[in-house]
Amino acid sequence: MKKKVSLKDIAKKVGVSAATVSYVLSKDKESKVSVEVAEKVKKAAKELNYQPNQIAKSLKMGKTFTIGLIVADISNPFFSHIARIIEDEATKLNYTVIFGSSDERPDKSWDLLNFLANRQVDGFILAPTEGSEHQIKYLKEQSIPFVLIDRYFPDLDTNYVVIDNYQAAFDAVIRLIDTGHKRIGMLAYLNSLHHMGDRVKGYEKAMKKHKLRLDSNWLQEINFFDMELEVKSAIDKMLGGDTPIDALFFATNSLAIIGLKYLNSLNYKIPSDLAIISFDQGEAFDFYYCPLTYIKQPLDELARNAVKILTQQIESPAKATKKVCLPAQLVIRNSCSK
Amino acid sequence: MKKKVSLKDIAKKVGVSAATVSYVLSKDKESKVSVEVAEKVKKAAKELNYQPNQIAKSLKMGKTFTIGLIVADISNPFFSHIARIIEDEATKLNYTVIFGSSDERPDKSWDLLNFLANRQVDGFILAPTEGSEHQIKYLKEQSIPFVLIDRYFPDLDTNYVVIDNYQAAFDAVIRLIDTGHKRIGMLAYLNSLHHMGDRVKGYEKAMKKHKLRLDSNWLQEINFFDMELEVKSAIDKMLGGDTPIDALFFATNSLAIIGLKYLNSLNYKIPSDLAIISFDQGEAFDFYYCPLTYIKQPLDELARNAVKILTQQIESPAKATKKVCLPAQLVIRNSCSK
DNA sequence: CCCATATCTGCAATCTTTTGAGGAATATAT
DNA sequence: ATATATTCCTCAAAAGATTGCAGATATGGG
Repeated sequence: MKKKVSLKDIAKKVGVSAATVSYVLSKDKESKVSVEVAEKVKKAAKELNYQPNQIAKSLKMGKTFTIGLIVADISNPFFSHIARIIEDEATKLNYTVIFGSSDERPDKSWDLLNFLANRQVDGFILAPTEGSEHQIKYLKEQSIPFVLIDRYFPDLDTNYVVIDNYQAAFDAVIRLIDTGHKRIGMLAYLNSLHHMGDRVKGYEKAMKKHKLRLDSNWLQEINFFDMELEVKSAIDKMLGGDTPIDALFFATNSLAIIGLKYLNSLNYKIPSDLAIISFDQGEAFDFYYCPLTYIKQPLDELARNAVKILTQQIESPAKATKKVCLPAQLVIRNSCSK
Repeated sequence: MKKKVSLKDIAKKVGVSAATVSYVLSKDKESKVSVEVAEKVKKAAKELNYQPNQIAKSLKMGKTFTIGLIVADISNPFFSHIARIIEDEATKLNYTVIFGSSDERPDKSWDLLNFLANRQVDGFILAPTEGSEHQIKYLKEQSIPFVLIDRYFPDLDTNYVVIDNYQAAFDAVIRLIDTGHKRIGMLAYLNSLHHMGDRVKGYEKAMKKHKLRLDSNWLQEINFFDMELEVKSAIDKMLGGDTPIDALFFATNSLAIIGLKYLNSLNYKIPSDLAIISFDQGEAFDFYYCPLTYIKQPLDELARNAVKILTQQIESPAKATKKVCLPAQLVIRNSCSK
């Protein structure tokens, strides 16, 4: 790789010290240097196509202008959409984004955290995995700025930006009830993350409010790491037995995609045989023969808030944590109707 | 942010010099230090939870173990899938990935290039935009290692990993012809990028081979920056007139998604009214009421090759450029049948 | 003519890590 | 006892940019 030009090269060319060049090039200090010298320096910098070495600057300043982004999987549209908005917001503020995918595994998440921390990222935006509370505590202890997105730990006092999962799920199930369904199933993940718990609670609350019986087979919780198989057997359970469901609420887009493919293979017709609502948007949902009613998360606002809170935190370490809970929107289409 | 522990802190604690600590912690030099001291250092390092400052290391070594990834849009599933594989491969080799989205605009691409170059990335993996040849030349001049993916410039001698777009398009159109279609339209982007040109050539060649007339309305080239509107009017042209098409070949997934939504709104039935084949895979295509026949690109191999070539280039600057062209696969489903 | 003041520029330390050169102490050979 | 080799560790420079402080020059007033 060709050697890059440094301050020294400019200094040599103009015949001043590297310090002077630095003063000139860090604009606001212009008063310290005579106009003539400043001009010469700027000219030389342009001629040599000087590009400051950010690594050196970072080392000296103790700041890298880099954000570490840790999500479950960057190839999941939900996260890649978020990543894109974070990128745009970060760029506006002169930050770059380094990313990593945890695959919902706390060990990977921990490795990533350390890997990126060693690279001196200024802060993190992360969607924490189940069982990563100690990692979050560690960040707090180290006073490394961070913002949680999508999920959070209610017992931990941290910055976070999430959506109101309870209300969103509640609204969705109410919609299913309002369209005349009574035996409503829900497919969720089997984990202790609070956002998932809220979605389940919203479902249960809506059922209870309308005094609908809740069959034990109707709420099926799936192991994330064996999704394909478990979704199928869960759906079998919901549809079998004495009280088969007449509506199904999917807690995530991944569950919906696998589930709907399976329902297709069973020749179930949506919405006549089964009404459907799912969390999360996606091209796939638009394309389904029966466009899905879904819960649209405000991804833009979520990501924008996260970047704002993080960069503020980085630039002026605040005392109080910021907790943002955004409303989601139920987009009504054909998959649940009277 | 709490001050991190440095070599000096360990040195002070153990009572040796920072240099010694460095020797101990860079394993392979263990022979230079006595076992007792080495043990003490390691113990202290563990106790203090020492994490080496990669920024300082990078500055000294002139190497950051960072790859800059520039794609059109990280939220496009095509690129986010690639990003994920690149991430995994890079992690195995101890590299991190910084990414940026160019939105197909050369000015943004140029900004990103400089931004990341100043951060001393060791090399780039990029999907170049139209009109960015000078940027590629610049990278060559600067001897900054890089690999082009998805697209390349035939006039420039560079590393690249692409697929055989000509053959893929040819195969797709032949399939449409074999299933009894004669008036085949193609929707492509209007740009000078070679990969798009190849797709069009594959289409034309297949038509010519079967001596099919090519109506001037059948090949429609769309301005990327006004996709929504132009796709609609292009489809109108293809379907109107004396010789409406009976099959349509989409050159990218974005075109297909917009196009199919429009066709739905016109109440065209696939495949009876119109047979369809599209480039690129996607959940959406699986979900379409008539599962689409599509050209499956070998994204894994593409990304893996790119990382391998790039890191080899970084670690031992080679003379010869590496050019990889991978075959794509036509996945046949219901959207084109006899 | 000298000192005070203002204006400009350079020195040197600093951030953390790496590494060649060399010093000090011990062990082996003559 | 001296010369040589070996072992173990430290010194100091280097990477590139930043910045407080000091030094240099010039201007003006007394």
